[in-house]
Amino acid sequence: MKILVIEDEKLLADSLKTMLEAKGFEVETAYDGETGAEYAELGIYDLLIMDVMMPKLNGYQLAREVRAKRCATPILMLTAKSGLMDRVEGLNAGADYYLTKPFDARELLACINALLRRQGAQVDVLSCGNTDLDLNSSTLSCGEKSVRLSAREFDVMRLLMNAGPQNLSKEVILSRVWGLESNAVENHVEVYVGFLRKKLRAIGSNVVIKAVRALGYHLEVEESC
Amino acid sequence: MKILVIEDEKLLADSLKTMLEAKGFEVETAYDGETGAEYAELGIYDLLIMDVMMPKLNGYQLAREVRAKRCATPILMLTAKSGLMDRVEGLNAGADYYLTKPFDARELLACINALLRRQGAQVDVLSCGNTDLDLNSSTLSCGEKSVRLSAREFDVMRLLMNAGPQNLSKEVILSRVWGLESNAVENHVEVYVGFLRKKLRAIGSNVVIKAVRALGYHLEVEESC
DNA sequence: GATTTTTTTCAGCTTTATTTCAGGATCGTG
DNA sequence: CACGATCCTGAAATAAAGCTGAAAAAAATC
Repeated sequence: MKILVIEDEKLLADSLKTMLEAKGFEVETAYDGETGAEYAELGIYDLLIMDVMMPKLNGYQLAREVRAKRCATPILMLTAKSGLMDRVEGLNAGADYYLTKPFDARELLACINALLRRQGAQVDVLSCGNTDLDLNSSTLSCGEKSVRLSAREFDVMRLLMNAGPQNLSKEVILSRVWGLESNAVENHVEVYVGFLRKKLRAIGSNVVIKAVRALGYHLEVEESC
Repeated sequence: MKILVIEDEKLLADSLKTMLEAKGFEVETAYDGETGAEYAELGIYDLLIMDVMMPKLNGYQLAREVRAKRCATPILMLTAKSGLMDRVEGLNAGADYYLTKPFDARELLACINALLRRQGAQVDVLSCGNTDLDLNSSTLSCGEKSVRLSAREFDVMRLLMNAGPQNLSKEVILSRVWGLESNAVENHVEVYVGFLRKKLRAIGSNVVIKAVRALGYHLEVEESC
């Protein structure tokens, strides 16, 4: 679970980071709106937490900017502005939740969970066709048969299952599974798709990983003919 | 857009219904938690709006019940309880947003829109005549029939669709699809127009790519005579 | 510290997309 | 109508994208 915190008060940003990391999230920070927009638009985060009042680009502008770029990452707005119209403006700008400072850590976590749950992140089984992916045990199963996935295999499979029929480019898969910094190359994705295909076949799944040239991969349920 | 309002104060429930219907939503109401659960679990709603304090089954229980039944409809909790732990409990029970009474109609609408926005996996399509170009899957479709476009084909088709009846010179197409630096020649455009024409014909489209000597290409919808 | 599993690397192969090219068709003008 | 310019098209050549098996390297496990 990757979270991007966009907040100009370094102290708050860093304490948020620490707190969230303690809860098992992967957290990156941006200290102004412009940098935040740049990162956010990569589309590799599961959640954006942003302040409203920031230099260069404020939270409302930032949210609009991000949405205009067709990036659908959930946005949690975090701010001292508590007026009614501020909340309305935040939500209309594209935010998914509006939390006013000072807030309690438990409340923030509850919000985060609510937003991520909606992503399909909090469930413990993902399904597609006749096949289930158990998120706790990293096991792919189909009827009686099942097979364990390695960490990387699991990450890739989960992404694909969450995306459903929508294409995921190798680039996106790379950044979300191997991270931005890594020097992994596209062939890694190809190799892992190969691993997954083999395992899907092995358990008799009717799910196939379709490659769409130049666009990426997506899952498809094969009709038995 | 169907919304289910679960609220025991009839007056409030009905005024909500009226207000939402005025905004174009389809609204049904349930006046207690049990009935609400029964309706909600049908899974036919796009949004549940529920009060916390209700007879028979309160909002928290109701939310848990609904989620336990693997019903993922977004939940907006609406309540007079404004304590921190109430909000946390609501969110943890499965709610997606927690709004405290009294609330403003504009804020409620902003919340509703934020929640519904998240629902719709918006597919972007460009249309012309009886034919659609799906921007996500690079697919050209006409009724039942559809065909995938390669990357270049897609770029050219999108340009043409965006331009509509306006002519695009080969020069412009070249520079926008192949880039200024490239050493592509005008015949490339001609070849790709050829590819696209073949595919348009193959799916029975009534869209034709018209060449205007010396000026370029544009789309036209053919009337069946 | 040896064994097993996972991850990375790589080269060759298949498939699909793109480019090139030559010759035919069409258009508009003188 | 005849001519040059423009446009169209099928086939061949080239390039790019994707797949795979095998081996090396790294991590995890015992």
